[in-house]
Amino acid sequence: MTVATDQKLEQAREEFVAQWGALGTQWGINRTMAQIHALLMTSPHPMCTDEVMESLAVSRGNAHANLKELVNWGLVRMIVVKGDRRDFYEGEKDVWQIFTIIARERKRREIDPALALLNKCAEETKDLKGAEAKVFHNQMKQLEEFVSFASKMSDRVSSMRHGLAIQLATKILG
Amino acid sequence: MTVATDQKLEQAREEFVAQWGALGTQWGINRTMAQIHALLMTSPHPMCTDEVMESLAVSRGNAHANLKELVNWGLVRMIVVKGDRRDFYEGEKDVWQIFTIIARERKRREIDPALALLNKCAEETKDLKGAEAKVFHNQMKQLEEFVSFASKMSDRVSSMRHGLAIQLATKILG
DNA sequence: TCACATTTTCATTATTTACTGAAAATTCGG
DNA sequence: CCGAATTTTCAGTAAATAATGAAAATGTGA
Repeated sequence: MTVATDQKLEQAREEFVAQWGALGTQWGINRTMAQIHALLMTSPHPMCTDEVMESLAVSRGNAHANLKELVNWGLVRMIVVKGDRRDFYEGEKDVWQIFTIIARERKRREIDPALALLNKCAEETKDLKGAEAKVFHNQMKQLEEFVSFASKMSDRVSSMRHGLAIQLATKILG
Repeated sequence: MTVATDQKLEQAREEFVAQWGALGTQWGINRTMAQIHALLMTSPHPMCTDEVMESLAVSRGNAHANLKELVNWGLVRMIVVKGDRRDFYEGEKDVWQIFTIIARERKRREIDPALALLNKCAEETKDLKGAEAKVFHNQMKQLEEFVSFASKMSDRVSSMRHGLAIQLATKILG
């Protein structure tokens, strides 16, 4: 029975890892990074580089680069096991933490640069006189206002505690 | 003066189009599609394929494919000008519309498949007995719950009228 | 300081994704 | 129907991105 359970669990976990990797692609993060994330998020123990490599059948360089990136994001922590020279890695398991980390990163990469561009374009055209220029400037302002709004929302929600966010969401959905 | 204004406007618009294209890359949509979107979103008139091709210096096939995709998304409408056999294209200009369209598409591509996966993995492990299986199943449930939440929120916000959304947002930010 | 274990880098290769341009299909006035 | 204008497709190519694997660098205990 334990053997059967172990097998089914391993199977489910493998599917999760594989598919989460495929999803990562849609999210603009590469397959290996998403797979490692899935692996560590569902690992009962911290893993070393070789375990990750074997588990996913990827090269050392690939495993290394993506572990590093995940640590950068804050989705994975490096763990030192005393008496062992290898680095171990442990995935963040708290769902709200995972969400806020990803939200922050996406904001940084997707919202902030857009806002900068819209600011610039609105600024450059604010004194122009023609009718077309007015229309263009107005469009930039509208976009800017909206994106700035989104930016603030994102910050606000990301900095909430889990419980508060749930409360808020309940209000919206209710 | 009008000439100077026209030049500055054209310059600002060109920058916007180019940079919006670069941003599109981060958003997971290809450069050309994002550029056409920017172009049409700021065009005072509907444009035909050849105008788009010339404006962005891309091939007919490329312009065609991406215009089609934008029409699919609903970010661009096809316009028939009588007495002219060419198809013209007009970009959606309303910022809230643009947002809801993009939000819906992202939900479809990013949230829905994740939810399906999490459902499946939670289901497959719900009767397993071992301690590790319990932990895994619990993790899937937490993720599922969260993503399902996000999904409902997305639906709810996307289906709001602009005014209502602003009201809500004001409450959150205030 | 040396030998060994481990991490890190990076030039090369593979894979994926986007684009081109020309040919085929379609549409429409005459 | 015919022929010109336009749209659509798609095989081939180019560009961008990701992964490999081996070599170099780093760290460590003896």
